[in-house]
Amino acid sequence: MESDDAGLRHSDADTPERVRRQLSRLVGMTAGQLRKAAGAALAEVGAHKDHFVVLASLAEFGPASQSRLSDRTRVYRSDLVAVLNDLEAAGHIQRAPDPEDKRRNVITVTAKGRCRLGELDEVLAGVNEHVMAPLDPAERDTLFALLARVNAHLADG
Amino acid sequence: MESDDAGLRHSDADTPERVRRQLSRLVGMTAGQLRKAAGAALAEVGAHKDHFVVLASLAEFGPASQSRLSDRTRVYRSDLVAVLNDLEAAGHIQRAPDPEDKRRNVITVTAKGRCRLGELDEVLAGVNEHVMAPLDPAERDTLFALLARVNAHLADG
DNA sequence: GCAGCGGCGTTAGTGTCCCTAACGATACGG
DNA sequence: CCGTATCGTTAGGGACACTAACGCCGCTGC
Repeated sequence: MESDDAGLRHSDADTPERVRRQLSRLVGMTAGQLRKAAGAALAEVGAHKDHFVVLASLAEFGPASQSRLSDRTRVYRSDLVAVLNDLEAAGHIQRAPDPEDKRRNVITVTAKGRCRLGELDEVLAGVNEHVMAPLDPAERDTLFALLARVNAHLADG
Repeated sequence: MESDDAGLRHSDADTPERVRRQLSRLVGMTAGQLRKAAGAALAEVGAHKDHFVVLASLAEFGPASQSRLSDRTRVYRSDLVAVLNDLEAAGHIQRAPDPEDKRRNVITVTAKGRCRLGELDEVLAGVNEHVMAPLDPAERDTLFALLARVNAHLADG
């Protein structure tokens, strides 16, 4: 076994070394696969990533206008409209005009919506479990922590 | 100090916990920022991610047909055409008909192309340095290793 | 009052990736 | 030869991130 650096020899034999060194490549590939996995799992129950994020934000932080929801979820106001249309049609949220400011809508989770959130949460928990299967709990934590640091560092660069 | 798990409390105060737990979210956000950073740096010298990947593959593994190049670089054959058009117009590669099979082209790096590759490599080294600035060498290695394991695991799932 | 600025929800459109479909040309196997 | 498969190429679809503009309303100041 001339395996130098054991676990560090990652992936593809016919990917050039210069390319393999690029963090953006590795993260990008992983992101793509994670997006696919989560997207497919959510699609199976007729949902979308943004549906989950919006429901979670409403459930954890309470009702909000669409604008504030957009800020909290990082779903663009333009895209949020369609998401809320879906959720409203399914009875998961309620869109009511704000009596204090007629420009705004007040978005509220319904009981059905909280139930839906629980469902989506379970689906995604399954995905996470599958995705992080090869990592033990400590490794999962370090992965999160390292990514978070890189992420935070880039967020204010 | 009620700081539980110290370094693990990552990022956004108004992101719901359920969402924060999703690896796909964290990886996705990071991927987006890395893509932006690398894309912008390459754009400043008039290049594209795929230009780099193609040049690197040719330089490391030698000439190839477009089809094999596509396999090696994971750039789709359809998209590869435009990339090779660019590189050929700039004199970085040579597109010659394969005498052994008139369907194929043989793609070869020129000297100018190797020089260009060096330039792009430096640009990206700078990006990597900037991006991974908050991590020490050991942490960078573990980040790569962990991502590679997740990635490899998803690749054959 | 009312005029102007700015935030609200909404519609439409842009650009970039990743990916598929089909086509003419060429190779290859029966 | 005839059918099938592969090559480079063109065109387009679909998801995602993002911008522009519009009509509506609130707010401030004159």
